[in-house]
Amino acid sequence: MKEELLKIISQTYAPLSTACQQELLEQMKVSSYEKGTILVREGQYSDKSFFILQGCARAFYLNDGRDISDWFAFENEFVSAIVSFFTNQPSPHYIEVLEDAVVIELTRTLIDDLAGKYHDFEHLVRVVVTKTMLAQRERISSILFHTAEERYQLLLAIRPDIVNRVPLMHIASYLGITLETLSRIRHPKKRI
Amino acid sequence: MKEELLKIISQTYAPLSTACQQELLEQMKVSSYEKGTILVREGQYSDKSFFILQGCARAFYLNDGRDISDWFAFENEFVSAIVSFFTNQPSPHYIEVLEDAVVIELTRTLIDDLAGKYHDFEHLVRVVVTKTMLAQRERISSILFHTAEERYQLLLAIRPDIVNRVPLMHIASYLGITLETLSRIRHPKKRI
DNA sequence: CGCCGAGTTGAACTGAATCAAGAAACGTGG
DNA sequence: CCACGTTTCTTGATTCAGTTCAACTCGGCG
Repeated sequence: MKEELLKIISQTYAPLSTACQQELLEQMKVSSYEKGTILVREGQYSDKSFFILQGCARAFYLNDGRDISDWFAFENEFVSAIVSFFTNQPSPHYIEVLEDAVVIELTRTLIDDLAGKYHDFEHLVRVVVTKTMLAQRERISSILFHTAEERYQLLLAIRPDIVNRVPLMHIASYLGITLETLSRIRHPKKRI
Repeated sequence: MKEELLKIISQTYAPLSTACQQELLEQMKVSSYEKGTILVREGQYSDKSFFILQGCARAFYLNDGRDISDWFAFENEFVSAIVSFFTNQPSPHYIEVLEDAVVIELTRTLIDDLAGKYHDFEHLVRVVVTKTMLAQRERISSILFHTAEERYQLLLAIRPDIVNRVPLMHIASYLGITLETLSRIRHPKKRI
């Protein structure tokens, strides 16, 4: 299982030296959470990054009562209260477990320690952040250039299983549309 | 001038060791470009990142004839054909010089070399990418949560001088609105 | 069962886009 | 330094994609 994990990290992101792998395995903490668990609440300082081994989770805003999803993480992906984690401010995000999950919890202290100690871990962090940055950019151009329907189809192309794992209301808010609009997209009226 | 530059990089992003500074200064190339110069065109492979010493530039899309700005860079900021630079694909972006500019050009090869050789340069890259990632995230929530007018006011709060340095049409497309809408925001009608 | 959250459907509304026509500002050459 | 063409910006009328509000359906589960 630990070998499996290191293999995935190495393949998906970047390889680590043996010494670094060793220390990572020693220091990291694996936790299990039930569906519905709130890992981070708005206003909290969160210095943790979660790597999903099983299950899925989302980051979302509560913007005057509106629940708006900002990020989904499935197996072998990261999720964190990104603002709080990187800028050490109170989190605007909540993080919620959407399916019973097994996760690795990495604190910022651990990440910074390992990144300071091991050049290849610093590189790994760079790669993870770069991927996240490119995903955000993709989302921006998706919102600016595509209609609600096109965005839904693009999401389906990338993540066909999302509709079976995540309630439609979360998908809608992630796409920047209302649940009603998503419902209409999924059940188009016959043309006149 | 070179000392000045290293001081800015160190203060704005992350400090570099003397050896690394040395090699960076030796390897980097400084260029000047006139207003209107296109540094990168859509479809090109661009492996350069530009650090603006003087002037400003923008990255933009030509999406079926529509010119849509995606990123502005002013003094002491980076701009690159982000997709091509990071994923080695043909660039969807153009890059245009908006004011006569002096820039440092860093190739991906140089950056990867320095990052592989110097742990602190790898860290610097991580910091730059992290800042970019957070800026993208901010832009997403700006688009999702705020009206056209609020987005314009937010941009003004961050970059008051942008209206004097960049044509309104570029600002409008960056905000995800049309030039006409921006004009109306700037010249509100008296209420009835 | 009966309730409750999730999703669907309909009708009216709205912020911003689009289309169209000018006005201002800009710069370039005579 | 002015005339003329080009680019940038403003203003108005109309349209539209998506929201809002509201009522209803479905499916699971205590």
